[in-house]
Amino acid sequence: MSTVDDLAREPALQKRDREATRARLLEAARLRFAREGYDATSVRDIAGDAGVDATLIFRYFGSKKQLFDQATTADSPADLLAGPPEELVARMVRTVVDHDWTAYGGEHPLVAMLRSSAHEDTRLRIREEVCHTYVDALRDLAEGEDTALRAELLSAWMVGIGILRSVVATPALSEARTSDLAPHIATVATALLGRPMSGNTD
Amino acid sequence: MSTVDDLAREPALQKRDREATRARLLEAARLRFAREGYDATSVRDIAGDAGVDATLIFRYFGSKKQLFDQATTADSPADLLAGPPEELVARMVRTVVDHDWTAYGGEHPLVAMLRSSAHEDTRLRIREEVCHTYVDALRDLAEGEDTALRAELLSAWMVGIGILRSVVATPALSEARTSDLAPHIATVATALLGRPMSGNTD
Amino acid sequence: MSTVDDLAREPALQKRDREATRARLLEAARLRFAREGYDATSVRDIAGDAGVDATLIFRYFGSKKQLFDQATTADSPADLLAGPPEELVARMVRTVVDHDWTAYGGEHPLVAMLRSSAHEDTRLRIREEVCHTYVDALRDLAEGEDTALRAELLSAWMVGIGILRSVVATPALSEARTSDLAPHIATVATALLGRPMSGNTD
Amino acid sequence: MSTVDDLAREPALQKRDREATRARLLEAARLRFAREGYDATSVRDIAGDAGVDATLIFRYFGSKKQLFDQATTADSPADLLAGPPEELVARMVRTVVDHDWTAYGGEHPLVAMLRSSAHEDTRLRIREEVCHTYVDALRDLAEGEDTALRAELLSAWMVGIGILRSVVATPALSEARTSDLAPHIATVATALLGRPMSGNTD
DNA sequence: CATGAATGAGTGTTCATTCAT
DNA sequence: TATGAATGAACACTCATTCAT
Repeated sequence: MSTVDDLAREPALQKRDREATRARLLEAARLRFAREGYDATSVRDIAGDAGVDATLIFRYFGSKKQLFDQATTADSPADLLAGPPEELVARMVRTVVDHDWTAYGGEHPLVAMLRSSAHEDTRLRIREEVCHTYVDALRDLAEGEDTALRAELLSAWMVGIGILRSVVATPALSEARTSDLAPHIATVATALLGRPMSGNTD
Repeated sequence: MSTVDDLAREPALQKRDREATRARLLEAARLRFAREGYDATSVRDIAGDAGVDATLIFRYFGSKKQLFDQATTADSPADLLAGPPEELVARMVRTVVDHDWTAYGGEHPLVAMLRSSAHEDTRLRIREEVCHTYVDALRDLAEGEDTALRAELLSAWMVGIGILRSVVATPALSEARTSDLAPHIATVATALLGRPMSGNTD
Repeated sequence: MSTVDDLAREPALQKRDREATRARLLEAARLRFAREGYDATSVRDIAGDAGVDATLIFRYFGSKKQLFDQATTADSPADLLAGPPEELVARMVRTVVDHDWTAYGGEHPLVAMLRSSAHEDTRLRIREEVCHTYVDALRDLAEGEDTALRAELLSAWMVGIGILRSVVATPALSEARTSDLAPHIATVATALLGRPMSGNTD
Repeated sequence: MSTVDDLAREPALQKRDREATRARLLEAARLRFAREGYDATSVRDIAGDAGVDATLIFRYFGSKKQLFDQATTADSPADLLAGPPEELVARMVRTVVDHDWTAYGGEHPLVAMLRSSAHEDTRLRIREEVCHTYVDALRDLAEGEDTALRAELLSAWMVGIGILRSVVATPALSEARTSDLAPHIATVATALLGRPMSGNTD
């Protein structure tokens, strides 16, 4: 039943379709992997959500694992370093509590990836992300001795906040916004970094 | 993975001993579930590690899920409330960084359970454990307003420390012991709870 | 914890216990096999009903199959031949509709066994029972030609009545008693056997 | 059992043909379920007979149970009501004894289903089929009182004939054809329905 | 190129049965 | 002897993935 139309379809349009399908698969994968974790998500689930055939996943991404890797590579976690240094921690917290992560099921991607941390290389990617994006930046800011440890302790706090907000869903933190946390951010960040830090972001 | 040790352990002596078999299954399950999460662990893996037939899991525990529940119910949450109140946070941190959790793959059970948090009722159990053991105890200690939020923020810190230590394995925190953290514990706990807290445990 | 009592227990009493256990197993097996069929019944079900350990089944009967054979060997289907010949069909029908077969789940054993007729030798045992107890007796009574066919047609009727009563559970037949059927028994039996038959049994 | 014939059937031609595969699975299922009953038949048996992979059963039918339901839903109950009313019973008997039921292992589907009557909903389907196809039609024909009971008694006869022919395999009935039974059909049907019935079908 | 039929390894779970104590 | 721990084959069913068309 292939008609002339099919043959005449310009390559540009095909390419656009292909990209659109790829994008929808990525989007569906992001959501599923975030919400249910790697193991509990099947390629058929993802394909179903995207409304396409499951084999396209292998065609476009090679394997479930490769799709996972691409889907969970954050779309760029914003320019945390842009802005006044004394507001860096506040910006990081904002990333966790105020940012719109609906594409990841409402959780910070790092938190969502913890759900798949049974696999060694997911663990590795989390590690790199945490070290690079959080610890390193904070260590550069810290003053005095033990800067590495204190930078990690502050990073731990923010990761913990993300966990309690979404996975554990404790009552007060789930509802809190950056502005509610501002004074405590200022206190803890100042105490751990050894220099005056602000809890607000502008 | 790492089944050799388990298999080699007194193979002849423990035959036809219900309690011993049960215990070995629990032990193997604890380790596997902690390391790889619920979904990535098969009952055959566990039985193999324990050196027994997989059907005994159903005989003794009913189902994989029930085995999981029993294996991840911490054997003893320790008596965190025993001891001076100003050392409570230090005792909690000690639970995370100094306690011997080799039975759970070297991680605090709560952290290990996060790996299985794709399942709603695991999430529920984590929530109850965190709220009951950490948040509630800390809120009773906090002074001033907003005690709930500050108790949760401090709980978040400790959960985050556990995660960075084992899952993310950041260099400084992985090696740290409670004594290394003492001054920072004191500072942050005092700041968040609004009353003087100690970083040491005796 | 074995005491002197155990050692002193007289063999006669042990034997009685053994026989009692055997009897309870047989009883439980009869009911289960009749209600659910051979395949859908597990030896653990039977042992559970009898309140004993499942391994006793193998000890006492050798295998599930042998237990089935013993359990479904009718305890003597009564003396159908005793009584006036013209009431034979009525007595047979009475066996199907009025007899108390609660031990077989309320169904005539033959009907119950049909549920296990997937197995060739069950089919064989049904065949022998039907031919011996029903067809042969009726053929001896029939007059004229074609006695075998007519005896079988009459047997088929009674088997069918049993099926519709219990398996199919059609409304009128399930509630009927021999007395309700008497006139029709007389008519059909007389027609098929070529000699006057009665629908009543005394 | 008897898989050789099936496997040898045009192996090369029907590859990658959804409908053909579906049909072969249905055919194999029909035969297995009829011969051995639901419980004694495994999906691997059926797939093996059909010469395809067992997972296709789930792909095409959803579950073993759904395959069973589809396989045992008679392809066409025939137009029993078409034709002279006085030949209705003869047509019914013809359905049982003369129709080619080789697809169901040589037995009337209803009889074959009795083998799976341990399951409540199979029993339900048998009931509906018997009541709808046989009892209701016969009751409409019966004259006088007690029409329900007499219609059921006649239905019982035909079900019984089917059972004795195939399950019990009594010598005379197994070989009989409708024409052999004609006079007896006429006698019994006339007697039970209270109106003249014929034993022939055209 | 893309659809979807096909696959085989793997899942949790139940089974009848055996064997050690 | 009898209890119950142990077993291994089988079950229905799902998975990621391949390959023919």
